[in-house]
Amino acid sequence: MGGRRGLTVFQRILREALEQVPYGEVTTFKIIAEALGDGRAALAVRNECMRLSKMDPDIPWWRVVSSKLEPIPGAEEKLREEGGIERAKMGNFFRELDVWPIFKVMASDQVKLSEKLILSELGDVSVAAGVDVSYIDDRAVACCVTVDEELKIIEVRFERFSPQIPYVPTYLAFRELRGMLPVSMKCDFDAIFVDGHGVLHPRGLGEASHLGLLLGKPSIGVAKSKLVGEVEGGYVKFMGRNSAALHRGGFISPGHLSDLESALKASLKFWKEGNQPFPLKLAHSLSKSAKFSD
DNA sequence: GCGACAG
DNA sequence: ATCTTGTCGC
Repeated sequence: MGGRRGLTVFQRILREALEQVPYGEVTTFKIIAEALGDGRAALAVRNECMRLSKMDPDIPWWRVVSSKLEPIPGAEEKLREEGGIERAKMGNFFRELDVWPIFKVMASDQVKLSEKLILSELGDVSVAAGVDVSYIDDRAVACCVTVDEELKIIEVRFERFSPQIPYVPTYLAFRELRGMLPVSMKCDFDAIFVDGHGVLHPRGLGEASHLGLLLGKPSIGVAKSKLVGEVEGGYVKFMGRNSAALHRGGFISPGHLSDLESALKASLKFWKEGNQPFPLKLAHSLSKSAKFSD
């Protein structure tokens, strides 16, 4: 079980927005997401509203509906008491909100940080690390594994944490770095593989790039699916240049202190089987099994 | 109903 | 990512 540990940073910001919706009025997940700085976070806003509805009865979560006027399960009666949402069909009904634009802030941080990336050739890697995160309710565990050139495990570290930001495409790092950064700082390695994109990102700073930058170490992103760009002959082109390479279904993009070719070369060196480099497979399975222990 | 934005 | 039994296949 989880959920009685207080509100996350995002939930507190969301609460501020919800408290601005007066009795008898409603707004939409999309409008709240836009007020927070990114309309594409509407789905996450809805998910978080549903979580809040089970956590704190004092937060007016029932005054938010979808663009199709679908309320949150369990909100029907509350809405009826306040006059019903049918009124929404009569013109300018939705409440505009004024809240801390967290997504706008995170996006500008990414743009600023991306200018610091160094995409130079990565030399030979002797020790490679892999880092991944698994979830259990509102808690998470990050795992970092390092291996030598024979793919023998050197060290394994874990870090438990509470994600403060929900999953929203293009902002993944702000959710997971809270655990990934401290756990990878406990390990020694030449380069680290991250379960996500590197520079193949709308603002040029995927999770792998973000982590590499904060660590000041070479990083490589290996994702299972595409976030942006167009696939063309084994590569993914974005903003006029190849930002990632395809290998066995995985999207490999340089994170920091690496270029595309050396990122691919390092990935191949530590690839054993499956759809990602061995250190990442290890971090993935170990972080999942760590959920069941203390 | 279809298309689709990492985990 | 997570919810999840037995089952198909190397």
